[in-house]
Amino acid sequence: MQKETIENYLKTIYHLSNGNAQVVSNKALAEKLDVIPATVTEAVKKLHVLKLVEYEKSYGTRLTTTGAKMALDIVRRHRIWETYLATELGFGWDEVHEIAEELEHIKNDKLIKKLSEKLGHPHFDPHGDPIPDEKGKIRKSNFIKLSEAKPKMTYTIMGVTDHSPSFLKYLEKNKLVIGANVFIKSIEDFDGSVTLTCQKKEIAISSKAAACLIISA
Amino acid sequence: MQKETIENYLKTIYHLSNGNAQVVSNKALAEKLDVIPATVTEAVKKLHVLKLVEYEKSYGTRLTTTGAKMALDIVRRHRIWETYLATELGFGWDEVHEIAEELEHIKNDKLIKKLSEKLGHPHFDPHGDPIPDEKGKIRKSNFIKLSEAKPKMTYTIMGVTDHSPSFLKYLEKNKLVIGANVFIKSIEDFDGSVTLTCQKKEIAISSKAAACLIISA
DNA sequence: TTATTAATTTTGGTATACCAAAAACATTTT
DNA sequence: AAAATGTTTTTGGTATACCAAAATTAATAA
Repeated sequence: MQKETIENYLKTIYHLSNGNAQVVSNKALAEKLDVIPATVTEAVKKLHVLKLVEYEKSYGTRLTTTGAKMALDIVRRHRIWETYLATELGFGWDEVHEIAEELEHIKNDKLIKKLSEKLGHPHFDPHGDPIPDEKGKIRKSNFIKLSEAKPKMTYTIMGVTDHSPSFLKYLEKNKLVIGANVFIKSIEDFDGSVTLTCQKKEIAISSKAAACLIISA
Repeated sequence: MQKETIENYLKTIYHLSNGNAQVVSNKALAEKLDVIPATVTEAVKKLHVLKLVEYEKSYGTRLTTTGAKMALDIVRRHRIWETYLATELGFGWDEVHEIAEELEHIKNDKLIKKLSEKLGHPHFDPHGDPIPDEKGKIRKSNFIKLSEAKPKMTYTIMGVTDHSPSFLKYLEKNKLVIGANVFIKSIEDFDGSVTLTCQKKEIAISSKAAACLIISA
């Protein structure tokens, strides 16, 4: 099996399993990887032989310790690169993902070490996602979704759960960037839409968008 | 044909053809790419269909205008990354090639533009090799080999033609780095070895090593 | 519980990039 | 010019990652 193929499967299994809490179905994997389920069946069988996943017929797939370690390393590389592209090279947070998707496959510990060093060993990437450390440890946070916020409170934007360029551009346009402070004016019972002030401007946010914004008290 | 495969063939043809001055034999290509000649025959046929090389049976291969443009772009990406790794991240010039070999395959004009900008649009990489500009133009120099130097003259080291880590480490140990000034004391008629002073220390250099060092008056 | 639907796996097949060995073609040497 | 050597191409074959369609197995609804 090719290095890139393995890495894409492990990474996707990791993401779909919620940090390895659940097993992942072939169908879900197939959708994310843009292949048909039959292809996934073949692949996970091979990953099983490589001892990177636990796999039982018609049950589901989950990462082994080794597999999880590899997945975390890929996630680390991806997020370090995203941070680097945004911080050092001035890319917008809607642009970094696509480039990092390619950069993440370059396995060179010294390279990532130097990048991380230069960035001051960050724990979160430009989207607010946590960056695993060299040992795969993830700094966990007490973040909540904007849709779960309490009215009349002030929060700081910490990240997003939707990484589509259209959403990120929408946020940027409204200055809803990482680190921005928002005051929750009200939350509609009717449709869950949130009205808040950010940089002295009042903005109404749909419940769908609010569910994709991560904030911290 | 896969992107990476195409790029590796074009790059190698470019290097072996001396900037497209000569046609390249299958045997030479096979050796550099570490495949057998039969594989090269198949590949160049496909590259021919893609209009990236001119190819006639049992004659040799040369890049088309399109192919050369692509090759130059790959060389540019490679050398920009090498410079970046050495200058911004502090890698040794013996380490950068291997990493750049992977980074070069990421095609993103904006990325390379930003890197080049940050570096002040350099014309030469850490090995002294010229970096093609966005249009593929190469700044040519009046450099000569150390083995062609005149005695009693002072030169500046501009680059190397051998990129093996062992040679580069040898140079670094003797402070024979890019930009260093050397005074040629003598050149032996007998074996072509060069005696020079660099940073007040006298060093004797074999003819073989001298042929791999590029200098400028 | 049986029927229906959904997910998974099996089977047969494709394209790519490679190789080994044989055949064809070029180039040297004698 | 013929023989020997070297290079290139052809031929037949492998492994990978994929797909389409059929067959199996699991989950859900009637």
